[in-house]
Amino acid sequence: MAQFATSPGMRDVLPPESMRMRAATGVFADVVTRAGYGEVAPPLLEDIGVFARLGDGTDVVTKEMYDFVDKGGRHIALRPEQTASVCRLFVEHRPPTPFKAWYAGANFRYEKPQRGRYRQFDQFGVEVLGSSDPDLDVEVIALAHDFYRSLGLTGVEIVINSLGLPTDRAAYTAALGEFCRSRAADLSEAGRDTLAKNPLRLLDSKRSEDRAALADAPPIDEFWSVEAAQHHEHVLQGLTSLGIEFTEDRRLVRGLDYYRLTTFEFRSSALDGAQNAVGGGGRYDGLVENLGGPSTPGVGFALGVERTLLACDAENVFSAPSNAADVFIVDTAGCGDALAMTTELRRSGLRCERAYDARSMKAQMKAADRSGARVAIIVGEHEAQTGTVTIRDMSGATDQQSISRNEAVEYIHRLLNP
RNA sequence: GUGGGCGUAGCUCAGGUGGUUAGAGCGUCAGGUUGUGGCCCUGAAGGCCGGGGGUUCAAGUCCCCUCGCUCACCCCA
Repeated sequence: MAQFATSPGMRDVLPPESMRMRAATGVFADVVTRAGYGEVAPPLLEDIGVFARLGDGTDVVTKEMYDFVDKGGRHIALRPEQTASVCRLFVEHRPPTPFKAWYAGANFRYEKPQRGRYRQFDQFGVEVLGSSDPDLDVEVIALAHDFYRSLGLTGVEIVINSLGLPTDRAAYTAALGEFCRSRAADLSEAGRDTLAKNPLRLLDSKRSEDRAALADAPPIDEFWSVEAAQHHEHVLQGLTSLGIEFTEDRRLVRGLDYYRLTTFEFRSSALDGAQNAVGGGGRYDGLVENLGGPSTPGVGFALGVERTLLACDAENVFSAPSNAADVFIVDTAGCGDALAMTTELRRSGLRCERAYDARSMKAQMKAADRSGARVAIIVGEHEAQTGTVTIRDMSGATDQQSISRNEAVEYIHRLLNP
């Protein structure tokens, strides 16, 4: 057993999974770039104050943040998510609005690890700052939808709700709190804690006592203002007009305090268990203002990369891209051709592999087979002496043949790209 | 953070009631084929049996602690 292993909740990513993550990033970048989003890359570390604005009733801020004091005495945190970072970035640089940004990167939360829940995890996300147009709510949901579809996922369902305007949300929270306190005796002990901290969270509790106690809790839509109801209706109609299916869930509240109006979540039906939310987002306000900027509306989402790829596993789609070589150089002559020809072929644009350590021809041929190369170029004593190479079709469909060393690269190109 | 399950070669796993040098398949390496992969055959390397302590003549096996993974709660991506 190794003396050192990854710290809990951290993981190493090796091929082929690493290639798959890179490919997924490429797919996401394509989808959002076509929609006019520009990539932003805020630092992994921010002043802890940036994240304190996410809400002091949330575990993400109160319990799960990795933070430390740096050598200059600044209180620093590893980002638990990127929305706040993008808002800080917006305030600092004041780009023209609407500011449409996308990102891909690591986040950190000190939680008990579980499958699909890591302490360092990657998210893809978009944020749009500076517009309250409900078409943007529809746009970002459609982008996530298109991304999942591009991966080949078919089992991702969209769940949507509205928390109303901040005043609606506050009124509802108060009413819900009152209702829950009247049923406090029926709640679980943990449920009573949740009630004291953040009554809204009780709505999506999975504890059976809490579910029963809340069965006839007042629904949030009774507290929507006219403006909130209209916004919500506009969003639903937009999704419907695009043929995007969704389900409404009045109990979807989501964790972070900054949400208002539209909230949504993406759930994979292929993933069982509690970690089936592969993405989520919504509209938020107050965040930019809280960070010292002007009053600015925002909407966005974040998708969990690891969970999304778990969903791909479950649906058996989006496997890792091939890293098979095009050509493999077998050199038993030790004449330097392995070094020269691999370099030549690579510079010419082909994927070219070779063996090392002067292994036997048999061993090199095995390596050639494993590399997935369609063609092996063999340089042995005979070839080295005659200035030729032997071209072997690894599929065995055609006989191997001898050609001049000087023509080898061009020949291979013609062979592979007829 | 709370509770349940599980930790044996690189991987997937066997190892009744404690009892000699801890096994298999896959993978790796070498050979069978002194210039040729896949299939087949032979062999080899590779194990602080997660770690520590205890019980015992004797512990992979029993007990305690600890670490890790995992599932649920919680949280959320």
